[in-house]
Amino acid sequence: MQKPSNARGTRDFGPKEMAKRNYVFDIIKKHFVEFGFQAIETPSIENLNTLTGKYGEEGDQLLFKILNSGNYLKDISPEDLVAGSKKTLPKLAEKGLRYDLTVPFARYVSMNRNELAFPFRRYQIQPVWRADRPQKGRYREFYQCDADIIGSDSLVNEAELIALFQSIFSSLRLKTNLLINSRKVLMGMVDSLGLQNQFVDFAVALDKLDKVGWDAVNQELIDKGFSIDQCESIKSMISFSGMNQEKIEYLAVYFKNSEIGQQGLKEIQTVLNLSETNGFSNDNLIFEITLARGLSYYTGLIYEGKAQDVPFGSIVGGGRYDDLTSSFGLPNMSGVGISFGIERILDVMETLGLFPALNASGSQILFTYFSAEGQRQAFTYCNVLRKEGIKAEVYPDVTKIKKSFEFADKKEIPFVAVIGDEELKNNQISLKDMKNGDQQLISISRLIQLIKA
RNA sequence: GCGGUUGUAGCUCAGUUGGUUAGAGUAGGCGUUUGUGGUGCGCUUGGUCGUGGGUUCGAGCCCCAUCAUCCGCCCCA
Repeated sequence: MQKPSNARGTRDFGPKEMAKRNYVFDIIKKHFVEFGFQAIETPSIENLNTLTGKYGEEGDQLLFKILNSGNYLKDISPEDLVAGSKKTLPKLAEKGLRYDLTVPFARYVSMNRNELAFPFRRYQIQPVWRADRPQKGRYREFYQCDADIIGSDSLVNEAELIALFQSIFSSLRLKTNLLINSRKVLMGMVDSLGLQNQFVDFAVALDKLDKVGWDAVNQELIDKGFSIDQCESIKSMISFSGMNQEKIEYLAVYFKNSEIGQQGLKEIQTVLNLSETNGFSNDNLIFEITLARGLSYYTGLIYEGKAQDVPFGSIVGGGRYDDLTSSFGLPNMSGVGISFGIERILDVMETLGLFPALNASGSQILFTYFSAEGQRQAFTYCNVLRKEGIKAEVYPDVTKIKKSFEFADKKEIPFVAVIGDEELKNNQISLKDMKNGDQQLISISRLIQLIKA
């Protein structure tokens, strides 16, 4: 017999974990629907050529590939084997597991462009797979939870996603900060120094700021060819602290000659102004000049949500993209999206103890008995209760009564109904409250009243 | 891809400089007035010591390899 185990980097979710996961999923879903987002699902399996080349070289290596069915070696020649796995792979595997929800969404939009009413709001909550090395909070199978508005470049959409963020976390009672910035502001910064072509180097270095500190970022910029003066200017731009409004005014001075920088500030201003009327306090909405968000496809506003009371990383990310679907033959489709890092949100909520008392037990009441007649009566009563919306189950065997009580205790079923000869005679049951041990002899209609109360 | 940590019962872990038949707690089973759980008491099931080699009269312990695990780095959610 082999020792059972989970495949590397994967987990089972038992009833207790599922209760917590569903609690969070349900709240998020509720607000998605409230904001008019429509659910879609896409297959776990995509054609490999849909996926490859979308995530960079490292991403391609992290794709799970699916071996072709049947004799997958039939088209493989000895020359192929010599040429190595990279050349041979397309002949061995034509399909792969989805790596994120964004690329399948882009495929879906471009395939259904004629049916969809734009701007299209969709949400999608599904697992994705990455052949990454598992670590704390990092798995090979995990859920993503995305909402996007595609086919409109209005800044109202950005403000809508901010309101969505606020309503979800206020429902979850999780205190967060939402940092916003714009790629255009960052471009304005390099623009104002005459370094337009160094934007990527700049963004990559700046993204590490809160992790490694200014000195390390400074060093990285100098290594990339930035001058000491330029670094000083950058430092003075990003080290300004103040209210959102003050930051905008401060940067406006630097961006006098940068059209794109000015545009970025204007967009931030517009979104902040709109958000003032979203019905939330928005004290946690912060224009963060140093927010860069790595090397993704974002072109405009970018977001990052963080939990206030926990030191580690971001739990929400997102932003505006202009060109997500062009690789599927649909150019000029601007959209804005937000992605909730479900697994991390669950971690944070667990750390902070934010879950309410969740009833993971299946049944509210267990029926137990001493004879075949009792069993019959229990079965009947059980089905009566279910019609009343009460979750009920019958203990399956005539055994020592003790066993059924231990069973109820272990499953945290709050009530046990005992049906013996005496109860049968009088059309009653003995109802025991497992919390305090109280027991009373009552009728089935009284029992329904009690449990419903 | 790189560096480190740890693999002993279902779970959490002891196990001395290498020395008889590998232990504990917990969980499970049975019993403790046969119609009553959670706490108690008694008995009890359960392990190729991650896997494969090596050293040795003798290996849970030493050496090599390998797999898994967790923690950093890279990257990401």
